[in-house]
Amino acid sequence: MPRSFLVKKYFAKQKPNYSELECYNELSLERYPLAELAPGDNMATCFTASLVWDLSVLPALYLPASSLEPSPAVGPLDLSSPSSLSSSASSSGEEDEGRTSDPPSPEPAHTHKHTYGPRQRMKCTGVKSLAVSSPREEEVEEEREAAASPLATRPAFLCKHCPKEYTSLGALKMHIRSHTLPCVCTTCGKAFSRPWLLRGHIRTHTGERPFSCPHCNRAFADRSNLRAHLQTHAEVKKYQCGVCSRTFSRMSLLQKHSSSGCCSSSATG
DNA sequence: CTGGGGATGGGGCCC
DNA sequence: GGGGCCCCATCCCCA
Repeated sequence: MPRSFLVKKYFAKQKPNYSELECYNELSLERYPLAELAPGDNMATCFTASLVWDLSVLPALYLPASSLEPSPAVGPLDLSSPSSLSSSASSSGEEDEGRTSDPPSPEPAHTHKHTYGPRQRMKCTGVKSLAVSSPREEEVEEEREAAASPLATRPAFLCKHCPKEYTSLGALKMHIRSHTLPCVCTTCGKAFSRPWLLRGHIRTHTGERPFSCPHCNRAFADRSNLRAHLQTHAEVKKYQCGVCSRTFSRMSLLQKHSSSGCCSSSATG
């Protein structure tokens, strides 16, 4: 992921030690090809006219929060982020058509294109606050609300494009951007929800790789990818199989490992 | 098949 | 309240 604007000119001559990456906060946006950033018609516009969200609907959307139930952790291991071990995250892994190379679709996003569709790790389907169509679903909804009682006292701001809901308007607005995709790459037309995503994407065009591995000098355009890469240098990787104790640099590798062999007898998940 | 790189998305925190 | 940035997570593709 591209938080890459942390690009520093000096990266070319000075390898950023990953441990020092935090120091790269001094942005130098001018570093980016302005032509690609399209000062006038892209970034600029996207930040102003992007929110097609109709705030007037908010009052009507004020509903008891029916929380998005957290994915059941299936992690046999002691990972730093156990809550997301859900191997079921791939439940929506097929609908990937909207993921990339989507033409910028000049039309406003409120056309409900849902270009971001593919990776809904966020269990949108679990919330049916807006469309409860059957008695059974009503029951489910009630159960869900009951289960979410701790949150029921908070307001819920619902996205009109999807069933997601938020407890703050700011969070909702941020989410809305994932529908409106206001930031468009002038080079390829790909649209993004946030400017820094766009900047990171632009790196794929410019070839900039400001994040270098201190161990092998390999460079990456994205800090997260560097972080993942650093795992490959670690003797003991971050993700460990609870059955065979084998470690992996990525959770996805561990999941593959678990689902295709080693742990099949005990960790069928 | 496994490991790893590339690219991207979202929520949350901080300023 | 909004934007910037970080961290985490995930999918795709290739060696």
